Amino acid sequence: MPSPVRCRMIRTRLIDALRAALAESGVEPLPATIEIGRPARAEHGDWSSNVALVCAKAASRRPRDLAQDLVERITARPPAHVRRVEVAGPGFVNFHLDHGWLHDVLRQVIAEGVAGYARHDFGAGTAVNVEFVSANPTGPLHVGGGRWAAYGDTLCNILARCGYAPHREYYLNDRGRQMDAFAESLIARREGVEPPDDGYHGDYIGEWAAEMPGDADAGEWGYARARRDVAESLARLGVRFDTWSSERELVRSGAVDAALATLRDRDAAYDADGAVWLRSADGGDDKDRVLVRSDGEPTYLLPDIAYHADKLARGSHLLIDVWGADHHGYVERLTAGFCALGNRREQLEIVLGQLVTVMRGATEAKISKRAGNLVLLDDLVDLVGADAARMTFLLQSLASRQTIDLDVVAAQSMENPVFYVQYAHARVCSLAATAAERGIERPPLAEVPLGALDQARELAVLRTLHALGDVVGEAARERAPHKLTTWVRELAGAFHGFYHDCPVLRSDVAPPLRAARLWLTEATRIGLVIALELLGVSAPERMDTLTPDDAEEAVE
RNA sequence: GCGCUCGUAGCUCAAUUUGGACAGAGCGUCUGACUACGGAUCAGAAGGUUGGGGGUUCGAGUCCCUCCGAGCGCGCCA
Repeated sequence: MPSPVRCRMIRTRLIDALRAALAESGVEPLPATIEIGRPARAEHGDWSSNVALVCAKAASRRPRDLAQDLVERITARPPAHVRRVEVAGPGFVNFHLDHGWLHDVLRQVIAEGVAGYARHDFGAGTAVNVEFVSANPTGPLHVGGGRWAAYGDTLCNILARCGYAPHREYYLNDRGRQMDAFAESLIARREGVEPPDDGYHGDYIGEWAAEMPGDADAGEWGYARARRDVAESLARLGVRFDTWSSERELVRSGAVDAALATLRDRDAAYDADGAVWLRSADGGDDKDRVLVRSDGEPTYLLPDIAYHADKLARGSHLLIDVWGADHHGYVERLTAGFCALGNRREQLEIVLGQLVTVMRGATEAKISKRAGNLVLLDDLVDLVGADAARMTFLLQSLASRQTIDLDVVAAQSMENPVFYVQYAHARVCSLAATAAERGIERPPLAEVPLGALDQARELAVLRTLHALGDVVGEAARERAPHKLTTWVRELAGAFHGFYHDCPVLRSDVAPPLRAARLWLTEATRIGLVIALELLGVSAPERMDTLTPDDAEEAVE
């Protein structure tokens, strides 16, 4: 049985009141959705709606007049917690509430807990395959790969919390010229000569060649070595894949031939100039693209089309590919091939992320494994740790270019926002530990007078906690995990402010207020843990005190 | 040249997809705050014609056009 707190959220109540008022005042048709938001400025109330602005034209009313009408009707029968409703600005309807609605939020957070709060079911069990990283298995993972790893893994966490069934997948391009060049480079280094110009020139090639047994098949040995290396680097960042798919295996199993046959059957492929072409121009691409080269070898495109069909065949209903922006020219041709197989365009979503620029001081480090001068994901994790590394990647929207200057990251590692958030969690735990030491117990929530929570700092924490459900939903729908990062920093900030101004366990705090604040602290813990778990960042119970010496060392 | 993406405070970014009220944080700078719970904290100040211009709208950082600047892409490579 749903709790009364849960089933009637404030937003729903206010929207219902607005809808009723609109109907009474004769607005027709009623808008499909009524928007209500939390204004940035306190004098605009706790909640605000622009319905009067939106409906004015259709209703042939002046926005402020319509708003005034709504206000009067709502004032006649105000929903719970509503103290005052007023017209403001060009025709906003602003609701001023008592603090009770925020105390309801606290009760809801506690009732639903880490497992249940800010959870959605709009994913409706949809199996979604998220493919990310998928770097060629020809070397270790560079720093840029970490961005896709942190993004993809966190997106999956968020999707899962919204009722999707995500599947984490890594695609191995384990055949073709890149693999050949990789093998040739290993052999060259083993024999003490320079790899070919179009081969791989990173330092790791020499190191790996030295490890390689003399009788090993360089291609196979190197492939296994690279896979292991990449998997270990990802594991250090807390990322594990459900499936590592192999291009080679797709060829071997006949899936690639089958895809080609289907494309031919559907007249989406044709022969010309000795090659086989995809009618990608029909699917929105600039021109048709080669599927099978005139030497009989498939290009990258054909196995990739087969691969996407395979992902669907394995049970996924939605495919999300996370690609670097340098591949954007490839989007149309893959989409064309995907649709040419008879799939719906909506089933394939390609998220493009701007590339990471890696700097070492003033000089840019190249990201190409072929060029050498490589900065590895491991290097970053060594430098700042997994939590800070992950947080760094999740700080920004994928659409922004990200510059990681290793010198700056190292020098400022103690200022990484991750510590600000983790410290908030450690403080929560510290309060609980101190309370336990002193034998102070939290009375059952139902017996605690939450009305005692009326300080701006306390209410700010509750307002932030209220937003988590919306943030998780938005992060999932917009494929934007960084929104959660932004939110958790806000919650940590609100809590630090509360902690600073509102003593909890101090002897001069009356027991009822102390109890209310302890519950507020517990609700904060729940919010922090939910967000940190989704972000894949640890929530330590205590953090070692930093001394100036530690800070010095960290810079070294 | 064509296409895609981006341009917000000194720096790094959020808000842009779904138009909403006076554009928010952090870092850096300056000034302050604990002998009670952890100062990895808190408060205040300074800092913006949201790259320029035009348009749509009651309302534009957000939508449209144009110009400027940056990155990337335009292979029978992956």
